[in-house]
Amino acid sequence: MANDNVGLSLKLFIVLTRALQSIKKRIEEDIKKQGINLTEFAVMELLFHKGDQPIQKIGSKVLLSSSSISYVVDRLVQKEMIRRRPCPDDRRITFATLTEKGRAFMEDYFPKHEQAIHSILAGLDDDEKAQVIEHIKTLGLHAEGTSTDK
Amino acid sequence: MANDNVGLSLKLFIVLTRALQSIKKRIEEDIKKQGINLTEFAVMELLFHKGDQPIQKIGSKVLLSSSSISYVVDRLVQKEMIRRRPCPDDRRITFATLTEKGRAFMEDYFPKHEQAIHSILAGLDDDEKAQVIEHIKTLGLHAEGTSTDK
DNA sequence: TATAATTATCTCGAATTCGAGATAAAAAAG
DNA sequence: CTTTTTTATCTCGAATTCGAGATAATTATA
Repeated sequence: MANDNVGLSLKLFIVLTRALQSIKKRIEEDIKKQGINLTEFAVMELLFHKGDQPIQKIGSKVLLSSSSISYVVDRLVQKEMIRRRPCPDDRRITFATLTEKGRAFMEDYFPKHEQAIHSILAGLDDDEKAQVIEHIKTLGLHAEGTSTDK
Repeated sequence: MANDNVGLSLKLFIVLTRALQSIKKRIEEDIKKQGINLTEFAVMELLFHKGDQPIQKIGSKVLLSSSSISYVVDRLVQKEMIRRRPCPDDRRITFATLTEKGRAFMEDYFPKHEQAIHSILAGLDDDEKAQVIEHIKTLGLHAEGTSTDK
């Protein structure tokens, strides 16, 4: 269980970066045909599966800064996919809510999206995917834990 | 060797996206202290290890569009890390070349960079990394091959 | 050789994201 | 009940990347 091959780590980083770039590109191609991008889709998916969310909570879920979410929400509102709904109890909070159009879109498109990802990731079988998921999770958690303060 | 778990594919995509985001963030933190970013570093590393390169070739190696490389090269020239050198044989071509400052920087910093990545990726041992590399390569290649034209 | 096609680089404007700071509201502290 | 702190959202400007198209040089074709 050696762990001293520095070059191997570099290679892993490069391979991950390139593969994910390819994967993302394919997935985004698919979504862009619908007139939205990956970030916008992620926000809509969150609302679709978890119900209305405070804007701030969306940011932490889809890993965007507060300024970026404002922008994404604006775009989705322009596209009439979601709307802002003020929270009656706490006037600091604004909920994002799918419109009818947004819900209809997700009901139609989400399964297709999932299927597209499945095709794009078909290079591995289920067992291999499960294995990679575990390993990558480990990597991610360790990286999270690694601060600059070594 | 089943391969029909659509949800598993979606999960793999999400796990990959998040882990790589964490990893990149850590690595970039480290490099930014040096006053350059990951893209700029990638360009300098290419020149450092492969020698002078036509600007267009840099783009294909570090996966940037031609317009983006022009911009990155500009920044590195401003920082006096590289310079543009016209090709005498083919006047369409401009080489990017490390300056003395750029070379000195890489000689000092590259080993530290490699070591930093190694620390950040220390969540897995060498065998596991090798395994992940193989799997991710497979994924990437398949994704590359997957066009929209199914 | 003139013409067309290709190649390398750059310019410009748009898209996306971020960080810093503003604003407003709610909660905590005194 | 006033003051301070925290929380949620937004505005603004900067950074980074892209695509489309411009320019210029080279190569291939007629």
